[in-house]
Amino acid sequence: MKIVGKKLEIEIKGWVYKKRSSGKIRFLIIRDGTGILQGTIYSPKKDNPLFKKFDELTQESSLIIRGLVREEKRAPGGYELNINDINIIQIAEEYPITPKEHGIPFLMEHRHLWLRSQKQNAILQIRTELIKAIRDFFDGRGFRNMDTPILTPSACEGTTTLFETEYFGQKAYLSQSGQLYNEAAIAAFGKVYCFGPTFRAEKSKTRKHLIEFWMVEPEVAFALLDDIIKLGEDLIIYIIERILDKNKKELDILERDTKVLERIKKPFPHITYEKAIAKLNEKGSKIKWGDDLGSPEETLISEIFDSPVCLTHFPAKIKAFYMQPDEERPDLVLGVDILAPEGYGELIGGGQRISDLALLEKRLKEYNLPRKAFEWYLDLRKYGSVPHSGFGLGVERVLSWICKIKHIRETIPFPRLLHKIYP
RNA sequence: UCCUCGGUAGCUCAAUAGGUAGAGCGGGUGGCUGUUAACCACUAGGUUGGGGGUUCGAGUCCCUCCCGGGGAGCCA
Repeated sequence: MKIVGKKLEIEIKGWVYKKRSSGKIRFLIIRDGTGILQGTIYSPKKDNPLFKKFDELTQESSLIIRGLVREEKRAPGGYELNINDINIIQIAEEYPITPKEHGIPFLMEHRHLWLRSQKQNAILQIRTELIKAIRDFFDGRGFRNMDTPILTPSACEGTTTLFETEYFGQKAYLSQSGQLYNEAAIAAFGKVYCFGPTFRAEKSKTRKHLIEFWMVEPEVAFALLDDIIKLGEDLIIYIIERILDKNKKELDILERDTKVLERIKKPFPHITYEKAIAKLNEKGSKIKWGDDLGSPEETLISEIFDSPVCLTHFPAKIKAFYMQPDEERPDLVLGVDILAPEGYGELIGGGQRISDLALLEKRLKEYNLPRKAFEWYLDLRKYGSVPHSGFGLGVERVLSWICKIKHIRETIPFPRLLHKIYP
């Protein structure tokens, strides 16, 4: 809702957000999908026909109103509409979501209506800007967009649980990553990214996990670990700057302290896995070299800094089969996890990929993966293999952190959660 | 999957020790000086998640199932 000039007659098509009345004056707050505006009807006569229409209106009734806009300090937003005409489209039935407090189970059951509330609207407004920023970032740097398949014949990484489906009598799985396909595409296009939904059938039930989420995955030929870390840092900075610029109003509705975001500068602090383990032990954690960092450990590390942190050089055995080993320390791999501040978890996971055919073949065996399914992937190491790197960034993780939302379920219009697929 | 907490009116919650199920909001009706989660009065609204058990008597105790919140592992 945009208002220009001091006095002008406008028409608003929307829904009743709230209403109040008091003797000779009625207040009607309406929303049109872009914002809210307060309208008033004043009349000394009780039988004013507009009063009658106003009285019929219920919360979320749809309507078209016309009136004169003017500045009004007492109104929310600083502007107010003198209503001249109300055209009722539909009188809404008793609306379940009242202006009072509601519990999470109730709101989740009514997610289709919850989307209309101001806070949810603000989060999803930022989401669309975030997605646009991601595309602009990669498009502006000469990346080609590859739409990798959602139906896949086998596991990309082989470790996590996949959703199984049927594909003309053959088993198929919903994609958990487009990375392997991107690795094929870079030999054709140099720099690519895929951006789409990702499915993980893990039985995870935390504020950081969705069963279905959106991920952007860039992959770059000839890029080494350091190159891809820089790309990740640039991307995160770009996203933050864009949202601070375009979504002031929404961040304000969410009461997000933007100073924390404004302070973030690149390069982010870097810390190796080994140093992280030492730091954690100092802080009293019982984690041992070779253990993967759990959620409490990730939070501890992220709390040391007030910026995202790049964690690098992990033990090979806790990472995926395709990770490139460090030349000097073959027990470590050239991987990177970028952890969000404030305990929001992993924003980015990626690294340098194995480019040597023999080593990749060895790793497939060690990880017990069926060679047949990976023949095409091995081919990439036969015909002009190059060092290359890439990462995946989870849209909802970044959004939860930027908005400082308690739970990731509010960062996607219709979240898919463990055992929950309604609505 | 495991640990933990919970399920009472449309919603958010209360109900001493096992003893007649209640409030606020929302709905309806009426009132009201420009209200900001407006306010005031009146009013309707219940198989206390399902099943079983103990008891003279169960929202309350026991068993069991279902559903949900929070956390863990795994990950982005």
